Formats: sequence, structure tokens, C-alpha cells
Amino acid sequence: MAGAATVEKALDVLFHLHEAGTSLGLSEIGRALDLPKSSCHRLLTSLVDREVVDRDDAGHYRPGLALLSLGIGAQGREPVVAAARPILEAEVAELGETVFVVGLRRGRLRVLEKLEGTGFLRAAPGVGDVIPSDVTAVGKLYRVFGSRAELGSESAVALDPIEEADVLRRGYGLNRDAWIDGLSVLGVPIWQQEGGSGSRLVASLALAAATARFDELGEELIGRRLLAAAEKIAGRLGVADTARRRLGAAKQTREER
Amino acid sequence: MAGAATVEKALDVLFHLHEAGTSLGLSEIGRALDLPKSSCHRLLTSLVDREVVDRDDAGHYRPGLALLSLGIGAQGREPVVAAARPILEAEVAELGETVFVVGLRRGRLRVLEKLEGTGFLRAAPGVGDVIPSDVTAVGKLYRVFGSRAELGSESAVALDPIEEADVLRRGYGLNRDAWIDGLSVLGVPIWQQEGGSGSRLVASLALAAATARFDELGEELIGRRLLAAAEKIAGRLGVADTARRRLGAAKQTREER
DNA sequence: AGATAGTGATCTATTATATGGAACAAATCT
DNA sequence: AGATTTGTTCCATATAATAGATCACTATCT
Repeated sequence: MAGAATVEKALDVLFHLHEAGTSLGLSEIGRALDLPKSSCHRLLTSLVDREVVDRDDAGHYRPGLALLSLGIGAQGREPVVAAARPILEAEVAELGETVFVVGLRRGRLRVLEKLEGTGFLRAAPGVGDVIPSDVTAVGKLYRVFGSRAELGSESAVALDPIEEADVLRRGYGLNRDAWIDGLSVLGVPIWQQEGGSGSRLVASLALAAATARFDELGEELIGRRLLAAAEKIAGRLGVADTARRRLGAAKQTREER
Repeated sequence: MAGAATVEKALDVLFHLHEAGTSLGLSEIGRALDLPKSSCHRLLTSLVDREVVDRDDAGHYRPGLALLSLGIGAQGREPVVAAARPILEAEVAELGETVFVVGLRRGRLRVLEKLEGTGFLRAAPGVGDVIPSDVTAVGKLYRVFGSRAELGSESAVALDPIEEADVLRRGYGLNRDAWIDGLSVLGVPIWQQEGGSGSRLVASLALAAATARFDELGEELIGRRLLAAAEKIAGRLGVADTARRRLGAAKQTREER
């Protein structure tokens, strides 16, 4: 891939700071990424200048607050987020547990929006995070409903036929303690109507709760409510304009050559 | 400033996409930033590869969702945000209007956290956004309480002495229709205790409401509640460790030379 | 205290990398 | 159908990134 090596190094630094969790010193970063201190310093100078990276009083570096504007902006451009928000609010108010929306981007599942429940155990993915596609409820959903080869490499491993049948019959994906122990998740598809023809899986709606609390509510109730909520979101989304899609498709095929 | 020119160009592209609001084509970006198409293409390749920029089906570019993780991560590292969140929730529940926390970063005021009220008119700054320091309530606050020269160039213009006296007497900054017409904002300082000695202005807490609704609640009530809330946040923040501060100070003075 | 090892910042010659014009195929507009 | 605009690829040139050494400074260790 003919990219800009310097830019990729700068992004390496940025993501390393993100993953580190704590503020890092210049030498520390250089050692971790195998970059000379001087190179690191130059990259960080530019990043700090745009507030993409923040330098604290001690001279340590961490991700900067300009990323927050950029990130919120990116989220705001996802139509499904705007459509889902009031529905999420209603579900959280009713069920009291965490609900979130997941979308497929570049073969990976990303949390597009989340609203936390009122329970004590709020363990759930963060907004913007990538979640695994093998063991999760929404992952199963995409493997059944998503068009083949959309999902990354993991999708190569086909879903257990029995489980696939279950998903098709019920209309939702289920995951009990497989992803995170003690956490159960139920995910339903959000279908967007397309001009005339069929409909497309634009995102998934999921509810996560401590397994005990999950059973208290009951799988059947949760499934029913979420399916209804997904319908409402789809209604608010409206019909997608299928124009200007052939161009992109043509490009993709050419790239795959 | 000896930075990495290529990185800065890439950031130019990213911020341009952010500010544009809509998805942009390659030629469009190149024309706006005065960059050759080939250069633009190379920069975008790297940005897309890390999902910092997203390319839609039509081949148009927009800020990517990886920025959301990075942004939320950056926000999570601000101690004042974690301390303020439950307090914000309580205030919104009680008053029903939008409250937000603003911090000073690199001489500019940035919205660190926001919780929207239930009213119809929700006009307010977005999380991560920069707000002006001249006409806003929190801007006045920083010009009175903040140590001199902390704020950028705009602070050079001193605050009206009468207004300054008002802020000192009441303990809060006020802004009626000056920033956005029809919007009134009241801001109070959040002081963090420092080891032994004094205390430092770490952020500001503010409430924004339509002017009519603002008067309905009453300036006196809002001021009293917000000052109390700021105290609570300060209490949750604890005492700052003043260690490892001299190093940074020394560096700053050298840079100013 | 004095010495040592660590830090971040700065400088410079060398080299590798980004540059940007031109040419390309595809697609949209007239 | 022709004209224009799009995104993409190529390549010689010149610029910009590189990485090692050095400097100023602070903590840490005898």
C-alpha cells in the first residue's frame, strides 16, 4: 500500500499513547516503537501543535482533546446513531440495562453509540471500540444475516449450524458468558430499506446485562422489546438512496485484483 | 517550530474533513488545501488504513470512527470529568437545563463534558469544542480568576473593571445573550486544592439555558446551586500532587526564550 | 556532596522519502 | 458521442525525514 510512511509513524505514536492508558515520556515511546528520540520528538511536536496530543506539566504525552471534537463529529455523521438515540433512551429507561449500537466498518464491528443502564455492573464496550466478531451476540448476527465476505478473516470459520438455525428462527443473536464471564448480551439486526428492492443490515442493536439480571428480565421479553426497538429505528432511518454506489463497487473490485 | 511537515499536512486534511461537515472527494480536498491530487491521495491512504478517515461507498472521505475511541479515551483521562459526571447528572435532573464543564488547554477553553437538559432549546457547545474566551461566562471567569498570561492573546484586553468586580463579588461569571442570542450562561470556578499551599483553577462548571427559562429559574438560584456543585466536584477531586511540576515549568521558560 | 544515569531538546550531514506533474482509465455531464 | 472531471498510478527530482551525537537539566545512587 503506497501510503505516507511518516504519517503512519505519527499514527503509530498516537495509537500507542491511546493503548498505553498512562502518560508516556519521549524516550519511553521511542523505545516501544523502535524510533529514535529525535524522530519521536519531531512527530510529537506536530501532533501537540494541533492538540491531537497533549503534553502535561511533567513533559509526558497523552492523547489530546482535539480528538474528542473529531470523534464526536465522526459519530454525528452516522445516521443510525441519530435515529437510534431516542429509542436507546426509552429502552434504558424501561429496562434499566445498557444498550448499544454496533456497526460493521472495514470488516470489524465497532460500537457506534451506547447508553449505560442504572445497574451497578456497567461492564460493556466503550463507544468507538472494536468488539470481537466470533463470540459476541452481534458477531453471530452478522455471520448469519450479513452478506458473505463482509466480515473479516474470522468469518471464514462458519457458525455452528444449530446456532445459525437458532438465530434465524428467533431473529436475534445471543451470547451468555462467552465474551465476558458473567455478562449476557442479546443483539438484533437493524434493517434499512433500500429503494424499491430489498433491505440492508446497517447496524445492530444490543442489550448487555449481568447474567443474573438478564435472566430476571427474561430472554423472551428482551428479544421482543429489542426487535420492536430496531423496527422503530429502521422507521426513523427512512429509505436509503442507492445512487452513487456503483462507483464504489467498481473501485473495490479493481482493488481486489 | 521544527515539526514534521507531512504529518501536519495529513492533519490539515483531517481537520478540513471535520470542518467541512459533509463527505468530500479527493479533488475537492486538494483544491481547498492547495495540495496536488497525488499527495492528497497518499496522505488519505494512510489515514484510511488506520480508520482515522473513512471512505464511503462513493469514494468520498470523512472523519473515521477510530477517532471516537481516541477522543473518548482522551476525555477519560481528565480527572475532573470523572469527578464531575455524577454531579452534572444531579444538576440536570434537578434543573432540567444543559450543564457543562470547561477546561483551559493551550490557552483555549475547551468543553470537557456536557450533559444536555430536557428543554427544547438545547443549543450549546459540543463536547471537545473550543469556545470563545471574550464574550462567554467562563471566559470572564478565567480572566478574573486565572493566573495572568494563561489565556491566549484575547486575554490581553482586560475585562471591564465593573464586570470584574461583579464576578469577584458574586463568585460566578455571567453572560446574557452576548455569545449566542437568546442564550444565557452562568459559570462558576472549580478549585482544586494543592498540597499545603493554595488552590488552582482546574476547570469551570456552567449552565446554559434559553434566556427566558434562565430568568424563570432565577440567576440567584442557579448561582447558588452551581457554586455548591463545584464544591462537591472539588471534594471528589481531592488534593493535587504538586510533584513533577518544576520540570515542566523549566521547559516552558526555555521555550519562551 | 559528587558522580552517574536518565531525561527531553537541539543540531547536522546523509539518505531516504515525499513531492507533484503527467498520463491513465472510468464515469459523469453537456 | 464528445468533453470534462473523477480517482489512481508512475517516476525523476528535490525536499524533508532520519539517526547519531551533543547539550542542559534532574533525579538517583554511592
